[in-house]
Amino acid sequence: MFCPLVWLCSAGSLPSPMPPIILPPTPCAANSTSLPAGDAIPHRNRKPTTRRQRCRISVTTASSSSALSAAPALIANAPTPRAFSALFKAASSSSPSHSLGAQLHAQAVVRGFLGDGDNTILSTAILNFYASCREPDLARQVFDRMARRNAVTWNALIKGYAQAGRRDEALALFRCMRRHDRVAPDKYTFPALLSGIGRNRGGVCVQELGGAVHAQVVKSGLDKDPFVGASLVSMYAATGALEDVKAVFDDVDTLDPVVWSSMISAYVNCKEEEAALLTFYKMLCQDIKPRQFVYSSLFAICGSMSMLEMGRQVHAHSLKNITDKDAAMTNALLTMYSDCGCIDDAWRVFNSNDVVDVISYNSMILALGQHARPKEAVELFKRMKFSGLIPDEVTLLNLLSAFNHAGLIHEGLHLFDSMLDMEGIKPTYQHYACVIDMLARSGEIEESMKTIKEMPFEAETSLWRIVLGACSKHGDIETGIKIAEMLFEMEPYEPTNYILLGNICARLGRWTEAEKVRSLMEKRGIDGDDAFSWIEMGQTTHRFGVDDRSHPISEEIYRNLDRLIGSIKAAGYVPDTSFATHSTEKDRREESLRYHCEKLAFAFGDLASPSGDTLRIMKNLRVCGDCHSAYKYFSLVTGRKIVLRDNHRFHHFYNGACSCVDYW
DNA sequence: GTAGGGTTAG
Repeated sequence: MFCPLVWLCSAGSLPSPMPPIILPPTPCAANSTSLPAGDAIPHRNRKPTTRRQRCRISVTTASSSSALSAAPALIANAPTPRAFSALFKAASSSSPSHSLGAQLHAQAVVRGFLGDGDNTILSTAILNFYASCREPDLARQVFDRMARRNAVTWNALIKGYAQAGRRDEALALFRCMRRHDRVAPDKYTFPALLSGIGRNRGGVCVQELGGAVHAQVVKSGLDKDPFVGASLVSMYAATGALEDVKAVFDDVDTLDPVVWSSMISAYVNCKEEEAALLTFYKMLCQDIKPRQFVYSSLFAICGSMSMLEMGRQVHAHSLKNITDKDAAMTNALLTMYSDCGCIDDAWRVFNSNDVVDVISYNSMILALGQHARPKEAVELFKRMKFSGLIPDEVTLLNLLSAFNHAGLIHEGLHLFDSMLDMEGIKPTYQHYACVIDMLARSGEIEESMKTIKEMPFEAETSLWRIVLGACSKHGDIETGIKIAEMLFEMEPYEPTNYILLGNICARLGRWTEAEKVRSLMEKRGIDGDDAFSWIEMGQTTHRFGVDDRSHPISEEIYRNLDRLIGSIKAAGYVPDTSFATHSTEKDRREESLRYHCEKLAFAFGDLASPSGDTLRIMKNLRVCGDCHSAYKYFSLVTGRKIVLRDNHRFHHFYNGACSCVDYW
């Protein structure tokens, strides 16, 4: 039987070393700061950067850190191993640039700082730099060349592998450190190791492994340490073991803010938003000052639940308590405003942010795409490159998605076709999925099917479902049936597949087939997801279902909705009964559309807020086509702006039109 | 100016 405890304690052999790297003498002048010629320094399998690009990287990265901006002068005037160690530390801290580190590494080699003698501290700093760049194999090359290693060295390498998702190598190193170098695990080792265990959810025995590491923590007498506790909390949260999370939290020194911050994130990960907010209040009651991480988690909650008022309060609270800027917190704040429908506030956060990194740009480009502002997304992408930051695969995915939301097929396909040559980034599965979505959504169903067949990845069911949705939109019943049959085989209990096929039939007026799909669903005991819409009024969020009469002022809401429907009909609105899903007579179909949840939420918001106020409404599913049309007229007859967030994107309605230009 | 803990975009 598998015994993780024995396995962890057993003395394995050190994983086989990489071939040693050759660090040749270079012709570089001693006081120069440019990169020496040749591949002396570990490099990734990436398109080599040009000399011009290398210069640009070092200048811009240096500007983000005062320590780094002083690098050239420091190297020229006081080139000591200590100075280099400090520079590597600075280079590892935020958005580490591989090429900058390689230049520094080259300089250290040129000056003979990595030759004979005691260079453990400098080598560890270099190793840690490569680990921070998510390049554990390069860190390993440095490790293998070191004459002496201590706990800091081992911990840095373990963390490098763990955070790159290479759990088994991190564990192998953990098992070896004591035997190989007589280095015992310390309070830094466990957070390093644990950071990679929960992350790797696909692996076997994650729970047992986590438990085994936890047992080692107890054995080492480190179970009261707040950082070890915080990493245990995160690990258990990543595996969904909320009871274990609580047990660890109760056990550690809870006066330390680190543990509280981890606990709040844990609740967020486990979708226990209310518990997370409650933990925040408890933390404040105990006079523990929140740090940036806590605010990041709280912003994520407010954003995901579209709680704008709460989000504003948390923002104000953070302004009072946090003086030093933090990129992650600011990015979370930006995303919170965007998720609450306030794209202009997101812009303000972005523009006032003086710690902008790649994630800031990625977040803002994503937000602009979701809010149907592709021109601004493109401008921002250009600004990002001009500033010297290198776009990554997420940047291009977000830009592609912005084109997709706006129906800019030509631009999207051009970006997709040129991304490898222009940006040096190979399309991943997600890029393909986005392009296939784009093709299918625009009616190019055949082309999207062809791309699925040709792409170097296996299509997941969610991608087939996207194409099925497009078949529904464009009335391609033959292809729709083929895909649906395949999906019924692959995941017979997924309600969306049945609903999408039923919708295709219903939209084409093929009611008998639509009923067949519905009865098949019933026969198999499958319930579809109920549709809900939410609207926030002051401190309260009001939720509406379809035909929902549970609200305390339900009668008034229905009266207001009937009045509004009368007004919009007079203005030209015609109910689109093709969105009705039952084969009843025309009047009944019209009736079934009238009290959709998003219409009820608007009718309530219109009653409960001063005229002219913007209404922000959230729906858990895709907005219905008839409601989309009704919302355009609502904005016309009431003069209100309406921001509707569905499960896919944002719609901004104003003066009878929607920002999505009816393409969604 | 000598190296190492928890989290955040998609």
